[in-house]
Amino acid sequence: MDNEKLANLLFPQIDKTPEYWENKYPQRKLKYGAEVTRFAPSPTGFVHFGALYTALINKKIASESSGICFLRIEDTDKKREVENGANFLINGLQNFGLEFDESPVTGGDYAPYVQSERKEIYLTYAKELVRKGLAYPCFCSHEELDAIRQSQEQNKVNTGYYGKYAKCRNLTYEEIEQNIKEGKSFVLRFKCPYTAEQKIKTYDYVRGEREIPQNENDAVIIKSNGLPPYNLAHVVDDHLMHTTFVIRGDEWLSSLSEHLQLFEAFGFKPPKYAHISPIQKLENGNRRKISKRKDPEADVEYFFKKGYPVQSLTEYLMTLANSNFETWRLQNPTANINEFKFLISNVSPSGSLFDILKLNDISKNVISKFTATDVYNLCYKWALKYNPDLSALLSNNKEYCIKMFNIDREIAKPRKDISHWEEVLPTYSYMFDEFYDAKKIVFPEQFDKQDIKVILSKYGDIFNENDEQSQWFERIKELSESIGFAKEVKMFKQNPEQYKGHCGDVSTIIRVALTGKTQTPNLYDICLLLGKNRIKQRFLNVLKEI
RNA sequence: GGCCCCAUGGUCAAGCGGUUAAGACAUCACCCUUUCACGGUGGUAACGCGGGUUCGAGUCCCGCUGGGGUCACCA
Repeated sequence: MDNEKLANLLFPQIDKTPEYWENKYPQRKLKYGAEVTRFAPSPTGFVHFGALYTALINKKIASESSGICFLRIEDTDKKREVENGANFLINGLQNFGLEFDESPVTGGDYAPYVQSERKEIYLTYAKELVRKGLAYPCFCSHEELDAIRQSQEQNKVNTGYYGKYAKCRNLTYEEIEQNIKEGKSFVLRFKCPYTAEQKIKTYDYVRGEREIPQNENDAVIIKSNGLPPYNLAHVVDDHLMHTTFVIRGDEWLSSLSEHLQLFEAFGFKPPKYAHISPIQKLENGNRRKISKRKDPEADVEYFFKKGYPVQSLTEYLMTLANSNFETWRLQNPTANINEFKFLISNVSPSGSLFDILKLNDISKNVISKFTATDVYNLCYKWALKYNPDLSALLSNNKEYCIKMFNIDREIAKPRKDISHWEEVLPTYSYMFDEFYDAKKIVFPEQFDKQDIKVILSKYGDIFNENDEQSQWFERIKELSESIGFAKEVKMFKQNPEQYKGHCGDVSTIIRVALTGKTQTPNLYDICLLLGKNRIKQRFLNVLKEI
């Protein structure tokens, strides 16, 4: 068989040679040890939480080594593509604060960064493989392929296109020419030189040294639509874009040898590989990969909608990726996350379960370290998109809200009660008259109505906006004493029968009347923010309802 | 089903042949306290099973079990 002749028969339109592309995309000029990594999602219309996880690791590895991390859109499957999917994806990543050194938006020396725009490149290399006698056209229909598979299943042999089942492998030039003249479409297959009995040694950066069986299938490398499937696209792109380190999900583990064979066939140096396990979820006691169809949290939009700050998500993902991150964070509570030294070898080979409780805890810590102004700005930005009620409150009462967010904040042990912005309105609603309704105030049953009336009618006058907190509380104590409540909790505990209650109970009554809640941040600060007039007004309204 | 990957408390996980088997989240109790939260102290809770190797195994080897992945002209 004249391979040159066959190559021209199959790909007459391709006049470039691999050398052309090699020259166009020369070696990167990076310092020794710099890693080139990439995030290569397909544009399915949303950003997957698990994808974000791998993206984060890729970015971290690149930046840690002063390397490059680029974004490549893998859209060779035209059937699965969603309209505007790429833009959606890029926006989503941007919302997450993930910026890439090179991408379809920013461009770069190795453009295009969208696979469907690299068709000519793939075909050049495909043609080259034909020239080398390492690829051949296959004219089998889906029906024929199905039939082969079925017979293989019946005979309990490995399924696939290999050995004697590879019907088109030994077609003569004349047969091929005849098929093409008849207008039959074909796919290009790799002529696999191995059998599964043969093994290959590889090193995986999260799993260590391994020996895996060779792929034995004549894999499709150019589909009938003229685009390559993942395998050839991966090999050609990561070669030409000079990727040094491929970090991807472990679902690729089983096709690794196929990829390695392709690198070998082209004479390319393969990149280093790390296969990471997916984030999982519990279902009926079993773990499974988090999936778009079943799990709302598979789409990062879920977290944005709830109002988790990007930083919280990043920190959570980082604790999953590198277990020593959490220890580092404990020791360096205020350090920038970029200062953390990430080690790919510390990524666990077993998949971890997604835990929203842990996310919440991390997020509470993150938010507690924000300034009140940061909280205001971030929360407002979120509310603008997801919660009109809150955004109106925030924009109409900016100074007031910042003071409100500052309650119990700039102290040694700041309050940690907000894990995501969705919680802001429910926790602070009473600070706004629009959301405060005297009719809905319910006092705990243990309190006597008469006592409540007395306290509410007196307290409005006792409250003094110029008091320090200690003075403020002293007045509450005095009031307690004057109406038969214990001035000190201890006094009450010693002789409970002598008192109606204690100063804490009086505080509680004030708190409930003012906020509708038995649990709030520091009541003194709340009173101060509300101001004397509003306190009096609220008490007046509550008194009417008792 | 074939092939591959994984396996320490409820969860994330340290551990690299000798440890009282860390730590974090969750949970419980107590302390602090005008409520709640924060914080503090302490508690409950783990090496899937069975064989080896070894003076000694969570750690190494082999089975088994369980879970996951993959077997496409999808990535």
